[in-house]
Amino acid sequence: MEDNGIRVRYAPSPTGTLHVGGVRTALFNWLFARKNDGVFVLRIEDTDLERSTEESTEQLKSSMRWIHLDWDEGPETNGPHEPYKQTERMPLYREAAQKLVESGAAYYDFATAEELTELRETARREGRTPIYTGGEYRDMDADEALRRVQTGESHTVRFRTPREGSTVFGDMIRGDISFENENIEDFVLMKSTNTPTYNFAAAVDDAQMKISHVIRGDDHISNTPRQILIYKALGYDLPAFAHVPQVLGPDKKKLSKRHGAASVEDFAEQGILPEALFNYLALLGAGYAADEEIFSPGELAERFRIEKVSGNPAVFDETKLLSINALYMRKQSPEELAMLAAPMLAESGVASADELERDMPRLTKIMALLRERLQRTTDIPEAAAYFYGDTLEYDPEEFEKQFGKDFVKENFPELVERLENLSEWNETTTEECIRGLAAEKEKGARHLIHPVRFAATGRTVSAGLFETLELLGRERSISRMEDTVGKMGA
RNA sequence: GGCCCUAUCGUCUAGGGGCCAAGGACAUCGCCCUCUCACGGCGAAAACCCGGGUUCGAAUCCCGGUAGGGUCACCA
Repeated sequence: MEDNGIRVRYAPSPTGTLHVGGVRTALFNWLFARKNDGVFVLRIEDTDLERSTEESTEQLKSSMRWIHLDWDEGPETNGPHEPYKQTERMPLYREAAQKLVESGAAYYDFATAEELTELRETARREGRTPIYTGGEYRDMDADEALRRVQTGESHTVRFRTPREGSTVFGDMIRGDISFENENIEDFVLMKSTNTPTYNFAAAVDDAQMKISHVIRGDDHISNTPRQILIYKALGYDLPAFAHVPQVLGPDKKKLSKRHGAASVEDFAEQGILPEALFNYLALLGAGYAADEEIFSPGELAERFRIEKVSGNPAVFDETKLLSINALYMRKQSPEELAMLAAPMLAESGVASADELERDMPRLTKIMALLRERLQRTTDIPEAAAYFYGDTLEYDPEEFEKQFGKDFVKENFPELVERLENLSEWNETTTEECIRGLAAEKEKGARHLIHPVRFAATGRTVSAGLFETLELLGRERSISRMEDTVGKMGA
């Protein structure tokens, strides 16, 4: 890959499944990288030893792959800035912290957790915003601080935030954002466990991995000035920033499991195709022209412009996702759908694995017929059920509705007989036969079509009747119709 | 509460001073096609948060209010 200096990253912490908000952020990074021939880095932020798990890391990676978000550098693919897991980069953070203490940009703080809580509560009681500025430690003699550290006294490393001035940065989708330094406390860089805090690790990694554009969720806006302060103190050039808005549920609250599906895995389970989720998420707030909506990842990348991303939070609309999913279902080839369907049909007991394997061409034709009517992959077993098995269950009430009419009672048995004697069984011959009889009796064909559908499929809705009959086959169709004739007599 | 972000149809959005009596998509409601469903076609209803400015002219620029969201940890 040619190096043009454009490098972005998605840096999740492996503390759960990949959330839609997260995928969308990853997606924007990916689109930006692809659009600009840049490098997309995946970095695992597992400094929270309590909550990070190996299992989550694996899940994260498989979810990313499922939705076609391939990373150029990161776990497994590796790259020039390995390792890509923060727990394996500890020496780097310690070294950076050391540097900052030596240069005076940071200092050792010996305040205990209890003291800090106390300070915060006092401030709150007095109506002040709790901003910790180091107390006695900020200006403690450096040699003495070092001595106390060497005796093993518990301490953190804090950033010596300037008390005046402001920290400003240009956000690619929001313009300039500025924070008064007096509102930023002396935040912790290294915890007493000698491990870095998020802000410190992220800034150090972004700088060292030469990330040129930091594209992330807007819940990180308030972290940005701190990271900028760290960048500057360490002597690095600043990256560009873009903060993308959150994804909200229908109630305008941050999307979560409460809203049903929230993780990539949930959507996969609910029959959403990865291409559809990808497409929908990319459209959500990305500011693409509104006249078209179905794009491949490549097309999406081609048209992606980070400045066009909307700054306001987007409500996740499951209905629209479904409609896009239905569009993608129709775009799948019957062969692809058949491959997808076979295991589902076997698992749901609609057909035996044996039978399916023996007759994939038939399954393919079935899928071609059903394709337009499917919204999710999970609709397949239910939709295809009547193409398999021999006898059907008929809803008594509906049965009465279909076969209770005199015309049907009088003519249906004859129709079955004629169908049975057809020299050839296909879409055309069955149609001619059924319409022919209706015409003879001077009745609309629908008076026969509906009962036949009900008899052959057990339902009142199906794909076109004649193509359905052809695919059902003569034997299965006739035997089901004869069943109903028998039931009519009873 | 402090700080920060955001504000066009129900939802996602187009719009970046006159081309907007605001366009598209999904959803909704009609009609057409038709063997049912789906697809498709046609049509309807539906929005610039409020108040001040700036300007000959504002959905578009500025300010204030309001509302929603984010964030205030030795979590990320």
